[in-house]
Amino acid sequence: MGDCIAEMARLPDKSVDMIFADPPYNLQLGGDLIRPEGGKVDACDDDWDKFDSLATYDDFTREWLAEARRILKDDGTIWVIGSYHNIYRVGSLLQDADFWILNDIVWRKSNPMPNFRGTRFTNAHETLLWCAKDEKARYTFNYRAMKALNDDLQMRSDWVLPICSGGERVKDEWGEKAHPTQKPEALLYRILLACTKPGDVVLDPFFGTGTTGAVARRLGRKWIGIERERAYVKVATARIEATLPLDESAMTVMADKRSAPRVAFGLLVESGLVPAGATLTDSKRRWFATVRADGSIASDMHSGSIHKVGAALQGAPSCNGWTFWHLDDATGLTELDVLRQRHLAAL
Amino acid sequence: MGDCIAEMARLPDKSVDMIFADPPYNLQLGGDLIRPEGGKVDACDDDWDKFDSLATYDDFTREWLAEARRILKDDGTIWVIGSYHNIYRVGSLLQDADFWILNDIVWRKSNPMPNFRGTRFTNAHETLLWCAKDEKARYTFNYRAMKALNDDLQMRSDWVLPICSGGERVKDEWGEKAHPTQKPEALLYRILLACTKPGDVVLDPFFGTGTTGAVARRLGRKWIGIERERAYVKVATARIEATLPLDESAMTVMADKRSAPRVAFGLLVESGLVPAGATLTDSKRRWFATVRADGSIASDMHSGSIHKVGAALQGAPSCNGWTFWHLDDATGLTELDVLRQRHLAAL
DNA sequence: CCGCAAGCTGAATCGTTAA
DNA sequence: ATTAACGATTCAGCTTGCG
Repeated sequence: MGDCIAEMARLPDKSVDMIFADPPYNLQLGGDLIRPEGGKVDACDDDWDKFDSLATYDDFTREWLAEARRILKDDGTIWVIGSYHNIYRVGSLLQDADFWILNDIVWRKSNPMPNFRGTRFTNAHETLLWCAKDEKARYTFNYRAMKALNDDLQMRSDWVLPICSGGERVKDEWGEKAHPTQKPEALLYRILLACTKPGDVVLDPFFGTGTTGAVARRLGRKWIGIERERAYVKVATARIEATLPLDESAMTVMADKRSAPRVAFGLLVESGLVPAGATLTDSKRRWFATVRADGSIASDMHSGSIHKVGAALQGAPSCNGWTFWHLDDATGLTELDVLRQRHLAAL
Repeated sequence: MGDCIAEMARLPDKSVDMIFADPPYNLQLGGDLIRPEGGKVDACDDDWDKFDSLATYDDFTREWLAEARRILKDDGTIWVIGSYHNIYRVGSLLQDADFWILNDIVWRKSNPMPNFRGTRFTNAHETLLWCAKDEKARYTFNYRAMKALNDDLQMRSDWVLPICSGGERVKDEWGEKAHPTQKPEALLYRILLACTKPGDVVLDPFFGTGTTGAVARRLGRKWIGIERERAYVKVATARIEATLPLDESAMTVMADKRSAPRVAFGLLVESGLVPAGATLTDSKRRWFATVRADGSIASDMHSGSIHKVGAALQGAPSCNGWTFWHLDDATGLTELDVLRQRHLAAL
């Protein structure tokens, strides 16, 4: 327990094999954000995430990165996670400190919080940077393990994982979430499995509820956690003590949740498979509609998605636009569902 | 044709609505990369991608960003695409230049080049930054069009798109790919559809084979392209001339409700669409109110505008009375918003 | 005990106009 | 420059409660 820079300063040079760091993001949130149904978003407004300026944040980052670099073995690697608020500062400062970026990894959240006001794209991912100490370092990368984890295909730089919720979310003594930004164990599982060997020492300078420690213990890695807040240290300690070493059944929980890719009709328009301006009709040419640039369609009376317009024209409560509508061009009628299959095959 | 900084310097202040920039990535490649079957990877080793040091790259980036900022309208936005080699420099310098990041977007490539050596994760994405000139800017974001393009779900920050290949890839006179890093039209299509209006001026300071110009022309946007290499200018010019604009009906996208003309509820009462004395209720018939002659409504406890009374009854901070209240008559429940649409259509 | 509906929640830089 | 009023806006997954 203590300040991460002061505590790292007490560790010897080149003594840890891997560092995983989840530093403050410096979110710079404004006033309250209200949900459409009236509820308030429980924002991360803790003091530990507040910095006076970008310069202050940069100074803090430079300092802890310098200690991290000193402690890290020459062939060790460092992982840092962040969002667009801070990751560009962190990435630049990592490069300035002569770290060598091996990959940037995108954590694509399967269930992110929506953008309630319709003002931006849903902020649906976070970014992780994986770096060696220099270009020539002989770092650990368990290529085969990653390939096995990904159905015998190379593991890519984008990882789809759900956010940490439900039973995995650590609760405090009042039953509330113990920490505003707890990371999912599946994320740490993949990182530790990819970049460490059993018995390696993993350091997490922003330990929080101890996800890194719990997964390290489960995978037979040694760990060091540094955390400033007494409340977090307390829940982390209890959590890790309750963690059992991995058994085979638990491994399946960690695997990717895979499902058939959903195709939006708009993607066919973007890719040119169904050009904007094209005419759609049903199999008996009773109704017609025109495709618009954004993938919505318009008949003389209605506009909206292929499903909504199909339903409205027929006076039906619902309609599967994929099988109802056909592209009407020089080659004749082609069911949209056939074009969708073609699009999926091309991917 | 010319150097991007020199040419931008000739453009007036605050004169373009949007900037899309695909600057050199400063890839810092080592020796040749050989594929498992023996072929050599055709790497991007052009002179224009080489910089002496990170500091040189930063200086170059600072310079063109300063010109870009000067040229951009106050409510305009800038997009920059990059990979892990350069995007952390660019993101940091954007923030240093007081740009305000709205989103970082991940272009997840459906068909990336594998990692032939098995030494890292497959580098399967690139990153785009979307920024306004400052926090308060009132930028263009066609929320409804993006939602339509994504099957009526909010468009997320991770976009799955194939790389540019096949017939879309521009060839030179010898049949070789004309440019090593041509971007797919689908990427520009989504960006221009999301963040510009028809007739807007889009600037691309690193024009290459003119993808931005081709898509801008197709979507009825004006464009300015700056490119240093004569060979690229030549293929870009031919390509754009061969691109046909969409006609206006195809270019139409789902309208944003915010841009629709305001209708006072009282107008519906005046016109008889909602008769004074009528009963309003919510979709679940939990609350009721009576319409008064002046367009105010009254429940047993509260009276005022449709918004105020809706908020008060629910104990919510605010309420959209148009979607909350329904006219309750012989035909059943009709949402006020539907009656508003009917009123607008009748005008 | 099951099935279904309703409710809650997550690292969020989350509005515009006119008086 | 400040304030009030208008009115636009959500996805996936888990939990709780009721029949």
